[in-house]
Amino acid sequence: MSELNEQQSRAVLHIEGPLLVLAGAGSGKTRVVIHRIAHLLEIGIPPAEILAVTFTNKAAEEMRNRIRNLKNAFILASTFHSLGSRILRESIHHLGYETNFSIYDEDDSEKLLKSIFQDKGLSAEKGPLKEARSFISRSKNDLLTPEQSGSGDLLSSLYQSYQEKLKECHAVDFDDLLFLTVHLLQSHPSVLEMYQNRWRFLLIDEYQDTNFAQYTLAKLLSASHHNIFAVGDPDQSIYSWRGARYQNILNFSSDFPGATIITLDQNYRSTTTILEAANALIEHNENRFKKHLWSSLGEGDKIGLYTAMNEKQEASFVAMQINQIKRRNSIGLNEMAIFYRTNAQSRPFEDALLSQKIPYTIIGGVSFYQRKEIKDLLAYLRLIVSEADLISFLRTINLPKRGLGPSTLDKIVAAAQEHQRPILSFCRSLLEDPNLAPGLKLGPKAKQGLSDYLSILDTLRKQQPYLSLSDLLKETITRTRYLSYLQEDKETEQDKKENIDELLAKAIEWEQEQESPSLTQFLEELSLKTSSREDPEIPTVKMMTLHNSKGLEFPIVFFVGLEEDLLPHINSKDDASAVEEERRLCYVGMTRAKRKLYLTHAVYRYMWGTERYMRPSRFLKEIPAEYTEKKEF
DNA sequence: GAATCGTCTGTTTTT
DNA sequence: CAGACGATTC
Repeated sequence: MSELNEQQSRAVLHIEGPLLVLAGAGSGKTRVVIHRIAHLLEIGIPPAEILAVTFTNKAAEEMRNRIRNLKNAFILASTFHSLGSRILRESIHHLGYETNFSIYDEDDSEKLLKSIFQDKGLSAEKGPLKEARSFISRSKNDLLTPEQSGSGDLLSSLYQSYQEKLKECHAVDFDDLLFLTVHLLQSHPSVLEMYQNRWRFLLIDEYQDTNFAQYTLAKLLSASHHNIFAVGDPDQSIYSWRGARYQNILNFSSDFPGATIITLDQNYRSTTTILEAANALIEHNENRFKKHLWSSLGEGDKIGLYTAMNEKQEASFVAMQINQIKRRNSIGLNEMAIFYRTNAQSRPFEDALLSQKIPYTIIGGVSFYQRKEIKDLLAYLRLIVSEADLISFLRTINLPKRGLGPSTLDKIVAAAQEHQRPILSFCRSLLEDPNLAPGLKLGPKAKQGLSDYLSILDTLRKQQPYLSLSDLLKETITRTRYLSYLQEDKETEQDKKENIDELLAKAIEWEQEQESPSLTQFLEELSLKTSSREDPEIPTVKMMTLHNSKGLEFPIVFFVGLEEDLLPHINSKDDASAVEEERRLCYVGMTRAKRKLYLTHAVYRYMWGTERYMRPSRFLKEIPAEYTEKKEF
């Protein structure tokens, strides 16, 4: 306790009733949260009654570990989405869904939506498809059912069909993990009561980034006991595009009557220079609650500004600086990070670091689990669990080629739909009774292919109870002849094989960690997990998007690509509030730095295959010159 | 039904 | 530039 300042101690000692901690960047928020949980445990609250909701899986994992190390106790720490899936796995039958539902990612749900467009005879162009996707997503995040989302117009009827089809597939999408959970709890008071009794102390991190569904979920779960402990910072709200409403944090005291509000405004992370520069920047936001963070860590170095000719030079500059800092100041690579606005910007940095032999790790990025070979295999695994998972069926049925092309599949799917049967069991019946669907005749090749396919799945399903997860995966790879399928493309074969090995390693590692590993649980975890694994043995420079940097800190930060149209991003240009969000994003990036911050931009940059002239970001001009110094190569 | 070639088209950010 | 998609041919 002696390490805490007065406001921090007040927050830590808070026990019952609603509390909001307005925690500025670097104000010791994590420390408060951990100590507060520890305190609850000390006064005898059972760990099982504590639920901590964080924004990322990584943060959840960290919180679990710290509590375990500190108090040897296991609390439930998860993201809103994992929490939703946990609740649904247990209670979704109240809504008439199967318990073994699949979780569809963006890719899967887009495919499903596309098939709906085709069913309805609409042209499935990207534009309209995307529009419908985001309409549906937005509606769910705002807790609107298809009926509520619009009166019989096209979009809401697409939403309606989409939702029906998901259910037919025994699947839910990401947004459903929140939407259906809230729906379930609202429509079944006894279920709600069960969870309210289970988790009597609720902690919500990054409260400024909750959307309406998440906010409602938090409210529901705490409605009986009001023990909600929310932490957030409106200046770091950067997810409005996902439906987040930072107003939630401003409305906290009216939402939760009798709420205590504690402000943490002393920064323990950054030098005064970095902090004042960030303060100056964020003060350009009109729509903002005034606050001023201060630091007692001393002035420190000036912020390094570097103007590169192009993105290649920008990357070499950073690589060179990294080597120099490492040599001269003996600072490890783990202490350094590169932040950018878009994932595509990582490319030149990868090249530069590679050529300078600097090991790096990309946090986030194109997820391992989104790679085709991984998704293919996971789709097979899903089908072992689910009879109805249409998207996984379509993904795997002709892979390797089994003589079932688009037109045959269209017919099969339509017939299954007509008969209202899960896709796999329909196919099985179809083979037994060729007259099942008149007008659907399978050629000998297709028939053989389908029968091969089904018997692979049947065998795997029969073996499942006797095999460990990793052996089941191995068996899947063998039986489906997946590796020989990969040989068709010699270019990518090696990479993909390595990825598959990694998946196997992951499965082995996972089943060793779990007490009772189940396939369903494994699949669930993988579909919710985005971050790829890193080797803790080797120190590496971390590269990530600004969004991914939230909640982290590094002694040395290279914040790159500060150019108009990139930051603020071109899509935010005509919208004042969107520009303010970009500014908050910039603020988040800057305030991650503890000792030294570099801001770089390039004059020319290759985009869409052509060289573009880039103007320095307006945000650079908003940082007073007294805090910065120009750097040369 | 499968393979190949060309055309288009697009890029935020993520659970 | 790269990946996705469609048209064309076998």
